[in-house]
Amino acid sequence: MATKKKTTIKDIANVLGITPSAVSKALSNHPRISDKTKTAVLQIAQNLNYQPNHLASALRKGKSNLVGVIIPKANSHFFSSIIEKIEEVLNEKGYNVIIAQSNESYNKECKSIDALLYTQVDGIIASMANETVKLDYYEKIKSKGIPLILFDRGENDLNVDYVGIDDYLSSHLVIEHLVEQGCKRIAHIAGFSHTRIYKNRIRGYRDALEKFGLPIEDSLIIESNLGIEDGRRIMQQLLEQKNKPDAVYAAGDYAALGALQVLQENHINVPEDIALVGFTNEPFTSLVTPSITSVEQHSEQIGKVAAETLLKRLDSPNEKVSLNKLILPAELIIRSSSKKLINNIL
Amino acid sequence: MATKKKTTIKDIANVLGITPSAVSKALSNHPRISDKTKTAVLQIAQNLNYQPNHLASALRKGKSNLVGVIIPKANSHFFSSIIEKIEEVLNEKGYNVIIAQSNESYNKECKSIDALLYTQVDGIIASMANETVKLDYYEKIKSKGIPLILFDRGENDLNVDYVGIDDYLSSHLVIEHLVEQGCKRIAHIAGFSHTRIYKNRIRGYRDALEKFGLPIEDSLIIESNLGIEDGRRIMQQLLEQKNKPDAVYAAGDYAALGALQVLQENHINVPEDIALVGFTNEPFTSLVTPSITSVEQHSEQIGKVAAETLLKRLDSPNEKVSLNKLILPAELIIRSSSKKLINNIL
DNA sequence: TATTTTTGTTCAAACGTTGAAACAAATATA
DNA sequence: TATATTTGTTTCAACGTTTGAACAAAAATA
Repeated sequence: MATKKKTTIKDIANVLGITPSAVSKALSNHPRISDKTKTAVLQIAQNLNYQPNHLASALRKGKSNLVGVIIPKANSHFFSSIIEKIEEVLNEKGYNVIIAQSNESYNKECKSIDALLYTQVDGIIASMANETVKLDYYEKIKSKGIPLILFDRGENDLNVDYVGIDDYLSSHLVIEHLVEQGCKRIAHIAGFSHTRIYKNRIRGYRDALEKFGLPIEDSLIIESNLGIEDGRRIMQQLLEQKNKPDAVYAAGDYAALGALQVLQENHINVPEDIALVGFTNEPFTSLVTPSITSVEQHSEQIGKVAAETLLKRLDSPNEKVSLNKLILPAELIIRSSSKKLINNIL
Repeated sequence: MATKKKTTIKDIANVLGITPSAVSKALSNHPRISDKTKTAVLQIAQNLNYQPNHLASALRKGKSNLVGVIIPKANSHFFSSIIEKIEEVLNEKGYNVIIAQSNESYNKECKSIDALLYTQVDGIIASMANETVKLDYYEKIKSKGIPLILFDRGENDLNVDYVGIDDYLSSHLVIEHLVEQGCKRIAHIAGFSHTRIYKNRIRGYRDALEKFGLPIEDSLIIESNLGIEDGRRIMQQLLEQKNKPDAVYAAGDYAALGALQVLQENHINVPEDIALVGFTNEPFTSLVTPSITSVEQHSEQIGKVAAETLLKRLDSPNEKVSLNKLILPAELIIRSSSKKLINNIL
């Protein structure tokens, strides 16, 4: 009972009086091995409760069949469903997934990368921490020749495959919808513009306003980290302006929620007085009252494409496939917080 | 640029004109190696950008320094913060963490266990899927002599270490609080009683009612999977009863949220007409209006203790330490949904 | 100075699996 | 019947690291 010796390929070989090599080949269904031997090996393997030693085969084959996934925070529907999908696609192909959380910290992200490299992962799929500006550790991955796929939060300069949504177009969808509702003064609670995705949302917001002939006022665009507190603070700020907005487009759902709280505390009707739109379609947006209109990023789709792109790279490591920048369409989910009655009557 | 050969211990040895074995010993700070050699090795290792091959050392040492963590769903604050803490504690000791999601499915759980065993993890920390009744795969882990720690959702019969909160006592805290608010007819939206933790919450609820001399009515205890839809359905059911409850204690926050929605739709004042308490203290409980009273399970604490318990098992694998059933205290976080004004006036 | 101990290193085998090459036996082709 | 091909297996080295044993040289003890 004390020290259970694990059964190895050698044990099976001994039982059958054949060579370990023959057993190995039988297990991997090598064409040159007779069916008789194969079934015998399988039988004994089962009897002895044989489990292949991944470490040994990985070492020998120079391939671990492990893929690392780095995310800022598992604690969000967006990321957890992406992971779920990545796992699904990769497991299918015999890969196992190691998940590492950066907790939005550059330091933790570097540590995670080192840990994954140490574990000899065959590839890495990552979404960068908000904090990350230096790309040295990502360069390190590249320099080791390990395939790297970025999603959602990715830097252009890195020159690696990227999967994300069309943030620019998403802003257009939002503004178009708000304009249809009759809104004329649309504020934007923005993310920090040093991050590409937030920069694109801002750009989309500005261009869409211009397209619809609405004025662009800098006082209506305020950057933040998009947390709930930021949403509250900025909404208060907006309400203090002499010329209040009649709609607020937040680049994140938590910021939108904070804004909603402030609006309700001030007895401002949503959407009648001020319409509200968020971004990411976190589950709570449909749970609060009024439910919040938001942008669905089709996370499963992002996860699927990211995983498939990685598989492609793993299958043909030397092939000089041109870089993939995969930009998926997002979808506006219209809910109570922006659906004015006027619209229902029409 | 094409195929970067990784530097091995052998390369370092060649440069210095010594043996790979000496290099290995130098790197692991073996006492018999001279300081001169050690610094030289470290220097060259750095120059050549040497990264130890985890696979090889794991194979040789029979230890992977990998720990598997199985959770039902990363998409919840409770589990994601537990993981964060587990990672923190284990990384400290040189372990890396592989996370697997069961998505509450028994099948996926089995697959995850196989994947982890295949990867040769040194230990496993797990919280079981709701669906899981058969324990064969967990027995498999035990039979391989791999340390197993369960947390939150664990079965008693398995005879392994367990970390969780005192569900029985938690129900007492809830009922005590509601009684203090003057509630006399307290309903319980329960989890399925085949799961130990929900059974204990039900038991605690009954015993507490008895303790305070309140009647126990079976029509007020309804089991469910605690999703938001279940919360809605059951709340509706409760409202249809001739003798309505004046408080509802849900064994999960999502069920509580569903209940809250129905109460608001029926213009029933919370907490004045019916007080409401949830369980798990998901972040949204403080975000909705009114904010929902809930039970905080101190997830970081659970994660910390689970990780530390595993470390103990890993350090002394043969030691026949008695089983640890660690039951941590929970805390009632009182919010608007149950704080009647009467209390504030006093 | 002779002997023991310590110090620093090398040797060789091992961890479990794999795959190219070698080989013998069986079968097919000439 | 002689030769070529196919089939099923074994041999052997390798993947990169670790470790106990062996060994020589240096230092300490007698």
